[in-house]
Parts: sequence; C-alpha cells; structure tokens
Amino acid sequence: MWKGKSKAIISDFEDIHRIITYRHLLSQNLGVKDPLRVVALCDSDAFYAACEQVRLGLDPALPLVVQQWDSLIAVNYPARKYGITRMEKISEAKRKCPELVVVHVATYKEGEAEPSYWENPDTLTHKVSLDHYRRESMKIIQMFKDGLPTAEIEKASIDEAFIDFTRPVRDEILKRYPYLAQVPPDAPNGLDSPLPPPPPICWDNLGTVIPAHPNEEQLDGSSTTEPQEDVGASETGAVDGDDSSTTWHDVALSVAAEFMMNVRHEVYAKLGYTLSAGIARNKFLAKLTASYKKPNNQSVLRDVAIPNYLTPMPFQKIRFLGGKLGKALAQEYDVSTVGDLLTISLDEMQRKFGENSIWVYEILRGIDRSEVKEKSAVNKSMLASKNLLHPVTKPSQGHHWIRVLAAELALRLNEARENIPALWPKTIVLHVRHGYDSSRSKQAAFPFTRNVTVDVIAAAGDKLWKELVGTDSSRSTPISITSVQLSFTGIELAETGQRNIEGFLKARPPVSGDQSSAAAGSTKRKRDEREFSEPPFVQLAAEDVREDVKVSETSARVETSFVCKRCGKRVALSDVDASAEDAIARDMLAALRMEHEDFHFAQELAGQSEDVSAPRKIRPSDTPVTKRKVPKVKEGIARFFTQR
DNA sequence: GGCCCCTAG
DNA sequence: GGCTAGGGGCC
Repeated sequence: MWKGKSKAIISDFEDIHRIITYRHLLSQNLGVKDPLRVVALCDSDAFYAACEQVRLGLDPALPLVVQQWDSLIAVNYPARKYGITRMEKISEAKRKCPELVVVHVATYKEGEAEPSYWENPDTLTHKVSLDHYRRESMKIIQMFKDGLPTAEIEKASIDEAFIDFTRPVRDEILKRYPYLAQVPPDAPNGLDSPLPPPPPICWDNLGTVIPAHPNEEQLDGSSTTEPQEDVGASETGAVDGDDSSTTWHDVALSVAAEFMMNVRHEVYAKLGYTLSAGIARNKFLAKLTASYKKPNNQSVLRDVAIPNYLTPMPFQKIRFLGGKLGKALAQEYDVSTVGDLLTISLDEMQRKFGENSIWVYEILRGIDRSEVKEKSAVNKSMLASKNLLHPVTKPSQGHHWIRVLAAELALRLNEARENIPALWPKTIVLHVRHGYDSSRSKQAAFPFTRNVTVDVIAAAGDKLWKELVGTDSSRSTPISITSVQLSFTGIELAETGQRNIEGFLKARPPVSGDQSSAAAGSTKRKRDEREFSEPPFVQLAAEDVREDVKVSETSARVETSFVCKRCGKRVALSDVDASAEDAIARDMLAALRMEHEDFHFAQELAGQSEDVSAPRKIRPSDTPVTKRKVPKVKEGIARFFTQR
C-alpha cells in the first residue's frame, strides 16, 4: 500500500543543499541553523564489560560478560562472536563459550561500608551497585572536555555523549584556509557570496565514510580502516567518484572527524576504553551514524549521503521512535522504513498524531533542531532500587529494604558532596510496586541537612512507606510488594547564602557535650574524615536488623526523645512518630537529633549567642507529604541562618 | 508541587 | 530483566 516507494525523492531532503556563504562561515552564532554545523555522538563499546576488563587488567581480546544475578547486563565484542547476547542466562552463555570470563557486578552487602566485588552475591541480601561505571563514565567525559575545550559536550547517558564540533571546526577551517576570512573584493554579493570551491578532502584515517550511492561501484584508494585493532576492516569509505560533490560542510565533517579520532585515541591510551562515534550534521543523524560500524570505529555521514542512508532505515531505530509512538506509526500506515513514511504529508501526520508530529516529519527528512547543550555536572536525581524476588507481604518488612536503599543514597550523595558540598536533594520519593502492574509513589520535602546520614534518609523513607503501604496493624489484607525504589529528585546547589552554607557543610558539628570545640571558629579544623566517609552501613549492622524481628511486647520501649546537652531542652518525637515501630522510631530520633545539632551549629555560624532562643522543635523531615504548606526553598535554607 | 507515564541505555 | 536516568503531561 504505502510501500513501493523505494527511492527517496531528493527534494524531500532539500534542506541539505544549502549554499554556504561568507556570512555563514563568519557568523559565530547561527546555532542549529548553521549550515556548517557538525555534531558527533560518541559512545563506549560494551561499556560495563569494558570497565571490568580494564579494572581487572585483562586482555581486551578475551570474551567477557558482566553478570547481574542470573542474567547478563553486558557482553563484550569478543564474547558476541560466540553468539552470546544480553538477556541470556549465565549457564547458556558458558555453554556457548566455556572459557568465558564472567564478572558479577559489584554489590552492596548489609553491614559493609561500600559496594565491592563478591564471589557469590545473594540477591536476598545484596543490591547491585553501578558506582564504578558512573565514575569511569565521568573520567571519559572529563577527557572530552579537556581535549575539546571549545566544543559543546552533552553527556547523554552513562556511556555516550554528544559533541558539538561547530565552533572548534570553524576556528580550524579559518586557520587552515586563512583566505576565507576576507570576502574578496570582486565577490558579487559581498558577505552573501558563496565560498570558493572547497579543497579536495583526503578521508584516510578519518573513519568510515558512508557511501552516498551504496549500489554504485566504489572507488578504491580511499580505504579508511582504523589504525587501532580494526585490522580486518574491508570497508571502503568511498567518496563519490567526482570531487565536484565535495562541499565546505564536508570539510567541516573531516576536521571534526580528525578531532574525534584524536580524542578517541587519547581515551584509549589513557583509560583503555574503545569508543565508537558518528559524525553528521545534527544529533539525530550523529546517533544513527554511530551505529553504522562498531566497535572501535567512527563513521561520517556526508550530507549527500543522507537520503540513501535514511530512506531504507527502519524508523523504529530512530531515537524516540523506538517505543509506542514508533509502533503506532508502523501500525497506522502499515510500514516500517523512513522512506515509506516520506509519502505522508505533514497535515495528515498532524491530524493523526497531533501538532508535535512536525518533529517526526522533520526527523524523517534528516532535520533535527535540537541543540547539544552541556548538562550540569550533577545528576538531577539519584535512585536506588531493588526488585524483590520474594515479595514483601507485611508492611513491617519494608524497613529493612528502606535502610539498604537509604544507605546507598547516603553514600552516593556524600560522595557527590565531596566535589560540590552544597548539593541538596529537594525531595525524596518512594516508589513501591505491588504485584506486577500497579506501582505507586509518594514524595516529601527533604530537609537541608549538613550531614545526610542513613538515619535521616531512612526516617524519611519510613514515613513515606507508612503512607504508601500502611502498618501491620493498619492492614488486614495481605500485600505483595515486588519492588521498592527510593530516590532523591531535584538535586541542586543550595543557592542562598552560599558562603554560610559552605561553612555549614564543611565544618564539623560540635560534638554534644564537648563545649570546648563548640566555637564557630573551629571551621579551621581539618575536615574530619568521618564526616563524609563514615560508612553508613556500619550503623545498619546486626543489632538493627535483629530489631526488625524482635518487636515484641517484652522488649523495652526505644527512646522517643533526648535531652540536648547544649541547650538542656528535651526534644521529642511527635506522638505519631513515637508510636512507630522501634527500628523506625530509632531512625526518626536519630534524624531529629541530627537536625537539632544542625540548628545549634547554624546559629553559631550566624554569630548568635546561645541563650537567645532555645531551638524550637525543628521538624523538616516531619514535613507531611501532602496538604501542609511546604516552605519555599529559600525559607528552607534560610531557616538555619539569621540575617546579618 | 505531586504523581504518573514514556523513553532509553 | 534489573537498575538507572531524564522529560513531559496533567491536576
């Protein structure tokens, strides 16, 4: 029906045949409209597997997989030669390749300070940790930034980044071809005159150039095999027979390819990771181009090659069309390739799929206006989750997993704070999945605390848990919880009173009862190692876990209040909180103590005398999830400081 | 701001 | 399939 249109009509891709003028070249800020725009997508090959191979100092040629419980989460290329894929059982993979190197991903274990590599982690007691990969990822991104100081770099995921080469490439072109900097006096239209013909391009060692006309005979001599391990490559990155098709945009692509090649080599030399890259005129094409040839390769998509590259492409391979939208398109028109969809008019598409489908319409024609923009160095959210093979059936069993997840979040947040001390997660969210389908979540404001401990996080998590699933006594019907997720969202720099906050975070709080060290001047003291590296799990050890089971009438009631050594006041949990189960009440009291100390400390930093006002009962973590007015961000922080 | 859904690696 | 992350819609 819609099929049969096998050949793209060149006019569908008109946008790519723009004449490049002096004005284009000499303008600095044309943004996504820049006809010389060059974007790359660079990703790491089988990243998790590569991380383990590098970490263990193994030969990269060995077949290696990363295991997570019974399945695989990464398969390196040597292992793929045996037909091993992800989504496969370990036993199956080993059968296919007996000498397979199998590395289990690092896990946290109860009672341990940090994640580590265990022989036989137990899914009942461990949770996996991807920390090592996150750190390695940051190293690679940092090398991109160092090696390409004028390029825009956007980390797109743990193993890939977009790089906008437009600026460095323009600079380089002007350097190599200085005559372009001046509009010749005899140019017919001044700045709007076309640039002179571009020089011929030698694509050797710049990667694989995707042929413009794949069916035609290709030239020899422009072979573009990789210098690194890619000896077997027979790809001939043939340029079209006649050089007349070469444009200045091709020159730009070739310069970018040169830069990309250099950076990839640097990363390999310094970190040991092989990368694949795609270089094209925009993000979407760069992404599609990167997959042209892997691993350890880079490919270049010239503008002339766009129509024939795109037309036969199954559109569900395109970013954002891989899901429901792509499926809906395929079903609506009973088609599968980009070429098939080119016959659908914009009107038609918008009628069926809404205004926004202009985006799809353009993408199919190689147009993508999205910008490469640097993401802030810090993640906006932090999630720790655990699927439960043995579903939780009683609300009281939740506390244990909340603690485990809280411990991971504490570790990760404090690690992030080593670089950026004023990092503050504004909200904490608990997701709980019941059975297979339904999943619900609750969130609450997270207190701004100097020392984010497991206790503080777990106390907040417990509260959310109570609202989400209730308590043993409040529930008569059995439950079946198959997954628990605890996350921070809205992680940002605490922006108000920056200096105060810095001081607040850096200095060690006065130890209760230790009056001598209570002076605010103690900031000069070396940062106590314990402040950030105190293993959150230490407190989660045996007695705490045991506490879960021995909630009996006979055991003495846990403390629900404490007397502050500094102000002499008794600070108590609210009645509701105090009535919680022991283990939970304990967390909440610990959190309260933390906040109370913060209060004193902040007061001192602000230079107040101690006796002016006894700290009121501070209860940020007490903030209910709904209804009650949550204080504005600034007030939240400002509460800790008096104005000067 | 709170909660849900979609997408992707 | 498990563990993350980001963005958008809707009230």
